Amino acid sequence: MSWEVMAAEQLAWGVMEEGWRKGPWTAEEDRLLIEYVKLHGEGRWNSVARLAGLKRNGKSCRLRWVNYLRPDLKRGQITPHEEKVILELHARWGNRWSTIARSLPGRTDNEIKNYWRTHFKKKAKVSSDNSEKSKARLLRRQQFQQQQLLQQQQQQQQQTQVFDMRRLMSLLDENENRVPTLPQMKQDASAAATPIFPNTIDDHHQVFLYSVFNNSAALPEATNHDQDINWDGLWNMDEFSGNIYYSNSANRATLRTSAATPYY
DNA sequence: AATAACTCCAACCGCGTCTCT
DNA sequence: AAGAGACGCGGTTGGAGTTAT
Repeated sequence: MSWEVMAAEQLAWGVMEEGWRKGPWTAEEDRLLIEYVKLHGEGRWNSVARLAGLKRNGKSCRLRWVNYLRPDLKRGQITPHEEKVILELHARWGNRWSTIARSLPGRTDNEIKNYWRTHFKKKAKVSSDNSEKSKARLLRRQQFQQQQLLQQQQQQQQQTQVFDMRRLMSLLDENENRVPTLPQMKQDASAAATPIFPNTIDDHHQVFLYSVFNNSAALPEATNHDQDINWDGLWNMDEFSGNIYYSNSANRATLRTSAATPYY
C-alpha cells in the first residue's frame, strides 16, 4: 500500500485493522451493501466483503444494515405511544431490547436501547437516590419516635405539660396553607416575635411544630433547601401519625401525590 | 463569545446461542 | 457428539451537535 493511499484512509478516518475498515460508513459503502442485499438477501454477512467488494467484516455489515439501511426502518422521533410501549415492555422484560423492538415495527433494538438510556436511565437513578433518601428518612423517623417517647416519659415524670397531638392536628387544620419557610420559622420561633401560625399557636407549640417538621428537637442553622426540609418533615409526619397530612391540606396532598408518582 | 456540560446515536466489542458439517 | 463459523444480543464508547453558564 502506498503512503498516499494510507494517508487517504487516515483522512477518511476509517481505521484499518487486520484488513477490515472500521468507523463511520461512507455513502459508497452503504450503496455497495444495499446492492449486495438486493442481490443476495440478508444473511451470509461474512460473504459481503468478498462478494460486494467491501472492506468491512460481516458483523459490521449486518449492524449497518439492521440499524440503518433496512428499508422498513421508521425514521424520526419516538412517539408518545411508542414511549409508553417501551416503558411497559421494559417493566415486563427488562433490558431485552430485541424483544421490545419486535413490538415496535420499524424501530431497532439499538434505537430503543439508546432512547431508554438517554431518557429514562437518569430518572431511574434519581428514583434510586430517592429510595436512599427514604431509608434515611425512616431512620430519622425512628430516631424521632424514640426521642418523642423519651420526652413523653420525662414529661410524665415531671408532671409538666403534655403535648396533645389532636390539638396540634386541629391547629394545623386551622392554619392550612400557612406552612412557613424554614428561615421564617426559625427566626420567628426562636425569637417568638411574630407568630408563624398567627391564629392560635403559642410560642411553645411553634417550636414543637418546627421540630416535627424537621424531625429535630433543636433548631438547625438556616439552609438553602428550606422547602425540602419542611416537606420532608411532612412526609414523615404523615407516616408517623397516621393521617395528619391528609386531614391537613388538599394542596399538600396533591403535592405529595405528584412527588410520590413513580417515574423511570 | 468561549467553553463546559449534556444529549444523541452510530458503531464497536465480548459473549452466548444457533446451525451446519 | 463435537467443533467451527455465523448470527444475535446487550453493554459500552466516542464523536458530533446542542444547551447552559
